[in-house]
Amino acid sequence: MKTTGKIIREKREKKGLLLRHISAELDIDTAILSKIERGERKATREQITKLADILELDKESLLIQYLSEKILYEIQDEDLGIQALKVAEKTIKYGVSKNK
Amino acid sequence: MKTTGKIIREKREKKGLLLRHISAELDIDTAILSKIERGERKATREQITKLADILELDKESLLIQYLSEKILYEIQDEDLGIQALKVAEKTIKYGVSKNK
DNA sequence: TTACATTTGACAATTATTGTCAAGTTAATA
DNA sequence: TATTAACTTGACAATAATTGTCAAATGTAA
Repeated sequence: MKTTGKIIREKREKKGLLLRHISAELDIDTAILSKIERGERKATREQITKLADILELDKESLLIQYLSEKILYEIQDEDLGIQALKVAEKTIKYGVSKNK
Repeated sequence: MKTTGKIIREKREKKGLLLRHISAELDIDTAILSKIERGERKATREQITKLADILELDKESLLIQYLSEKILYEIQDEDLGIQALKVAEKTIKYGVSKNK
């Protein structure tokens, strides 16, 4: 499975950068970045965009992956998750004016 | 637009029940229920299932609606929201083992 | 074994969510 | 119009979730 964390770790290692290099730029402890890369913690949206910049990853792709994980997190262990996803998709396509 | 709040309010009024009747059962202030019905606040998952019981609403349908709103809330004002939804859907269908 | 990178887990700080309360509207009607 | 009951509003308190630090533990290579 491709995950946000794995994408980040892979690219970081490919670039020969250490946790402390990146975490310094993000202004967080290495412990958190370690956890983010291993999927033990979620990054913030801001961290994702910074990481894309620092690691020269495609920002849109990374954000899509990140957001999809946030969505999945919301419906984890919900039997009706898939159906909720479909309703959400229809709603967003339909036109999101919640008036009336 | 059909929303969780509107479904609840409509059914409550159809039953001739007052905010204070329902909010007492939910053990919250009427102010919150009022806000939930008007979409100013989100309900908790527990409140949704209780509301379905109290108002004799179909629990699954109400939960699907509720969850879809939670999802949409996550991606509100995200340009890449729709794409994230699609990725989430694929992931969930594919098989959600995040191993390897 | 020393040195350095990473991981782990307890817990602190911060932020978001959920709630109360009291005062303000609204609408029906005495 | 004055009263009353239902609902709404907004300030703020309580609680819960998230995000962070730190120090010690683990792994790994020289």
